[in-house]
Amino acid sequence: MTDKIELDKRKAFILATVVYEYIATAEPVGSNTLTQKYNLGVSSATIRNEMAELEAAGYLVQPHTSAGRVPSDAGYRTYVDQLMAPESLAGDETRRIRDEFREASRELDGVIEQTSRLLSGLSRNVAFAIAPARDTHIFRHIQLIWLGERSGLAVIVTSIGVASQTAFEWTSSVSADDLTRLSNALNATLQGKVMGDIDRGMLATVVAEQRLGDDVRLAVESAFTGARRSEATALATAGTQNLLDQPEFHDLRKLRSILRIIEEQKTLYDLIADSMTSDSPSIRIGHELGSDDMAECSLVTVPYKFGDRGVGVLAILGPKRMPYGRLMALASGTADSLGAYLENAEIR
Amino acid sequence: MTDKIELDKRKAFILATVVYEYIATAEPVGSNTLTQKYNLGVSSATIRNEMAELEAAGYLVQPHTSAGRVPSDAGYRTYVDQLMAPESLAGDETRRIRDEFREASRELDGVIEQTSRLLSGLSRNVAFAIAPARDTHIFRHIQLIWLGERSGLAVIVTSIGVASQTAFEWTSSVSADDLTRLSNALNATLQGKVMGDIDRGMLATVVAEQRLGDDVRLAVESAFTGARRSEATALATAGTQNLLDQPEFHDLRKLRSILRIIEEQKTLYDLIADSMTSDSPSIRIGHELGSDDMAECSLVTVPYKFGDRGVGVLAILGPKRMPYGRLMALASGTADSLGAYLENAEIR
DNA sequence: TTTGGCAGTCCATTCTGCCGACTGCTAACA
DNA sequence: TGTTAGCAGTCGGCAGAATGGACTGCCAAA
Repeated sequence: MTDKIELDKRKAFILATVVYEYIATAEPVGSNTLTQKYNLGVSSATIRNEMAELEAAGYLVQPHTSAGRVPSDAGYRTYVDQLMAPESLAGDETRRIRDEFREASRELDGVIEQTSRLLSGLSRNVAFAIAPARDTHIFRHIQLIWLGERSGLAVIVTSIGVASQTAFEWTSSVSADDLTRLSNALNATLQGKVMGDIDRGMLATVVAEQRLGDDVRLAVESAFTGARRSEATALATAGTQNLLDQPEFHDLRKLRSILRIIEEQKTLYDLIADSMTSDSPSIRIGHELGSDDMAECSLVTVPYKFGDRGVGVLAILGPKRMPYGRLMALASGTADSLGAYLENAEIR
Repeated sequence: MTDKIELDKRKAFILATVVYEYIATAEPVGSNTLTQKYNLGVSSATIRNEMAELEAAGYLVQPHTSAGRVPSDAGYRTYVDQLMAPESLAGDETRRIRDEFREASRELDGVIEQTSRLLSGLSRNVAFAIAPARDTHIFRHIQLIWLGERSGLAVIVTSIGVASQTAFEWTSSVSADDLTRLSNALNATLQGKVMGDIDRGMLATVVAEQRLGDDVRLAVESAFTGARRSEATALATAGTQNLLDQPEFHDLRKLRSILRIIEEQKTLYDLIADSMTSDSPSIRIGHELGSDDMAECSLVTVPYKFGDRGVGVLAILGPKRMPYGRLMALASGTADSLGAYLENAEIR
């Protein structure tokens, strides 16, 4: 049925135009619309023939007889991969994004949230941001704080200023001095290491050198585990209400299932975090997202980095009928600015 | 027009029943429904007369001629204040709530988020939670951490374990030893004080005693300001998609404006935070929320406390047609459990 | 004061017919 | 062989009419 064919120039242009027009109008595109709005040099009958072939090849679908054509997932895919003209941002948009970060919050979480809001505002879609994976940060400092006979708090500072705290308790008696000594020893040993490279062995060695017990060792270990894992599933989300502007979500059932997915976070987090490892922008369209509930959606993900480590991801979720080029440009621009901001804010 | 009248027993019963029935069915309630479903001992004609009077008195409204009656804001208000039977939770519900906190996260933010999710799940509405105001925590410890020639980090631990961090910089040279001395001095002076009572004067005195400069003083001040104010607008939200189940929000315009308000947070935060000061549960109905956009909503807010300080708030937002008694019971039960959990988790 | 009955109002739903937008097909044409 | 005009056919969407149902208010009688 869907015999893949090589697209000749005219078919390619027609497909691109159908996608473009459908993105703009949300209405199925007919042969007449095409000939009237775009200068094709042939009559609508010819277009009809071409469109029929494009449909047979699986690039277009008809919602019903006597309706215009709508791109299929494959149609969008071809458009995105081969036909779409890459877009770049206008100068003042780039500037606006950059300015936004000029007055950004000092806290990492704050910046990440602000970024998702910025991106949702610019894109008029739902936007997400994931903070840099902590594994990639560089260890700067640990401070073990003595709070009482049996309890303490560990604060770990990394290059990106995230100070993660873990409260812990121990059974044997430990003094404030013990903790200070241990803190100093750990700092000396671990200075400049990447968080992901710090393993139990190192920690155990230092604790042993200071002649401290197993309970202290466990506490230190859990502090580092906590610092690396904590909020692993935190996904900053913004612009949910933008969904309502899209005609494809006027259907309450669809809207509900999308909202549920957004609120659950887990599914989306996994989809978005994919790009953290793949390390390059990606666009996933409709069923490529792996769930019928998201069959109407596309997801643009763009990783950002700073230095050559510290990778997080920005993402935009919207209807398949989204302006891919522009959203890609927006996400990339924002990713660049965020990366630059973080690099600048890094603790050296 | 709306001449307030004393409600005799029968009118009160009719009003209560109309509200109850409307909450259950979301359909305007007619005199026949009442006589058939509830044992009133009089005929529908009598009910009609009574309902006409209730309408004249402003407790009921008719969406249109030849429709049944719907409670007005005043009708709901009277129902809530005088007619509603207070509800309590079934034993296993109480237990379920309590169990939820048994395996709660150790981090305050995590617990607050989890609480909002729990409450939205139980109430099948949108739920919110505000963390305890930091002003009311008790100071436990401050640690000034030397990170480099010109930069440091302040970590403040309070009774509730929130360790807030503030990065700062200074111009004159300060040593790690200076910071340790200052930390010790601050700890000695401030031990056991309520965060809200710690003022600049105290801090300045300690800094001066340690013969440290103005830049250090400013850093310490900002650390305390940060610890008290930080995330002042953090409102944990859950269950937004529950709105879609309510017929009153099937209208896209209404839905959009509510979603916008929820996402903005500010308006809602202010409304909910009201209860932080008033210190008692409250129900606000329709226009009492002060905005036309929320005219269809009611907001139940219940403060929680632990010890005799540390007050935060839980809230449930839903259509005016919400089961007030039950939601109140749920929110109170959850508030109790949360308070108990926090009291237990407190750092002494 | 209560009741049954009746006339009247209004909404929601369904149905109908019509219009418009499209397609596919065919036959003619370059 | 590719292109075009024209035509018949299909289908969705919309407006208007008709129907049914759920109420109310009022009146006169109990």
